[in-house]
Amino acid sequence: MTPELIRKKLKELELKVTPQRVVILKTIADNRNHPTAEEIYREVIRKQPNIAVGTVYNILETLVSNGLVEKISTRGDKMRYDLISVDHHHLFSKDSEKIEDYYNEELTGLISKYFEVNKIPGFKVSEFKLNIHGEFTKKDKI
Amino acid sequence: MTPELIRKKLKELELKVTPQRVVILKTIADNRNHPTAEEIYREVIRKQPNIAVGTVYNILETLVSNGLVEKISTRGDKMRYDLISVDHHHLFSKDSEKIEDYYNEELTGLISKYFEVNKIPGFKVSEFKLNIHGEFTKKDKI
DNA sequence: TTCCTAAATAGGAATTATTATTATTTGGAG
DNA sequence: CTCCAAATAATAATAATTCCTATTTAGGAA
Repeated sequence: MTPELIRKKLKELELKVTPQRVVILKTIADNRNHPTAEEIYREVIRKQPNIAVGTVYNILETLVSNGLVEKISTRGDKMRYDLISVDHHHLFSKDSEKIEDYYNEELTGLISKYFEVNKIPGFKVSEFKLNIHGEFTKKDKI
Repeated sequence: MTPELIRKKLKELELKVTPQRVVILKTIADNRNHPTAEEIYREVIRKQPNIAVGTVYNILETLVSNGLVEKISTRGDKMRYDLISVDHHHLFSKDSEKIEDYYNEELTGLISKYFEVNKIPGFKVSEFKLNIHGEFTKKDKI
């Protein structure tokens, strides 16, 4: 994601465009490994050497509450952050070490349609995420 | 869940039957509100006045790793614990204040069947959980 | 039953992630 | 350019969880 696009996105949401926000959003966009706040911080200080840890948390919250980033959490781990893109789900490896995005419009559509036809009594669904647990059977691509 | 059943379950797993384990498992089984570790601790000290907080965490980990209890977490909240029963999913209220169990064999079957037919390349699914976000439209039952 | 030992627990300190506080800086409207 | 509300830096404080060590105990063996 280019800095220009990031600035545009921030402006659309009437958020002040600060270097800290740009660099954090860029870091999350470029890093597709669902980094923790601390990983983001470590990455970011290389570009903005005196950014404060609290600022990282602050900005992450701002991005989450403005719908640019989502917070995901696995069993017993710290929070992780992911750029919000097309509707997707997550694959969790057994040891919870690795989380991968899983895009599948067909499956998402299937479940959506299910909820359109079958309402949940006393509950209005706004979105859903499928957490798929299992194991990766292939090596990472290089 | 009766204490006898709990003792039986622990023995089956070759876990020593201690009063602390029994009372914690019973607390989780009886409390269907997905309590946090702290809520469990507060409940438990009434029956075992000098149980240590660390012990609660210890035992929870033991129960989780032996498949009796599952850890669930929502965006930005502390961990919560739930008795493992029939396959079920979770309804999350918008403000993340409330989590409710959602049993739906039909939907679970639908998704299962989907994965039987459509494998995920490089990934072996062992289980899945659907996290459904939205809002509760009715009052709690009294 | 009593004895024994590995495992479990109590108690409290330590660590880690996150939030809060306050003084300073700054983006961007006018 | 000036100004000020909003954002950030720096650091203290808090909250959740883990770690450490001495003591206790469950459950098998004698």
